Amino acid sequence: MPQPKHDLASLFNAASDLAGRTFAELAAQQGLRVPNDLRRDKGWVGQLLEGALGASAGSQALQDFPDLGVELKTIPLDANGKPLETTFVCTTPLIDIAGLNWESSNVRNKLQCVLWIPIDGRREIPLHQRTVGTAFLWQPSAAEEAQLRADWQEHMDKIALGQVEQITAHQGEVLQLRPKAANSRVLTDAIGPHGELIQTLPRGFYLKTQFTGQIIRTVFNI
DNA sequence: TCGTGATCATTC
DNA sequence: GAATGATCACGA
Repeated sequence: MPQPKHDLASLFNAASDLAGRTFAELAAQQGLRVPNDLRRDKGWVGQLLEGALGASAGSQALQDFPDLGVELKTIPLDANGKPLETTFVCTTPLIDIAGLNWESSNVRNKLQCVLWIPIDGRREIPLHQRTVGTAFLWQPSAAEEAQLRADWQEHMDKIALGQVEQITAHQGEVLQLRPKAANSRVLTDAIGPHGELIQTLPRGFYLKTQFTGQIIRTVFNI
């Protein structure tokens, strides 16, 4: 285990030092074995980096480094530096949402300061050979936050109106709503069309790849 | 069961 | 090829 990070600079330095390291190296340091692929270990790389940097929040609904107000996100890139996957932000509240607003939302809290760590997502490269990229800190610009806020508000309005089952991943410019569950049979409470309680699939907020791709391009001057 | 870490795999 | 809806693992 690394030293707990007490300030942003040492966290960022530690993350920067991971650039170029292979997943095999980082796994060995933590006594982990590298799976052959990610089919049954989808979160493995994310947890590998959490371990390497001493993230503490576990599965709580908190930022990864609550003391620093920093969220850690790995983002898999292809050979051209484009994101291969959307980025999960947090689960979506579906009930007791009357008083929620953007300022106090979990989405805003998580995205206020993100330590992005690009990783090699190319499936044709054996997992143990893939490497960590150059970490960077990001805070949404005013324009980016406005986009996030507008999408969040639109989704939450539909949920409040009992229209959660009408929301598809096509909606939202930068922030989409998609299932987030063990499988499609999982159910949770939500508001129905007439204000009653219904059972529906749990949802999560995800950043679209176009949005994260733009962040990557800006940071690396591509 | 929920929230965390996400990617898979089929469809578009 | 990109994107959506489905899925996998684990800890509390």
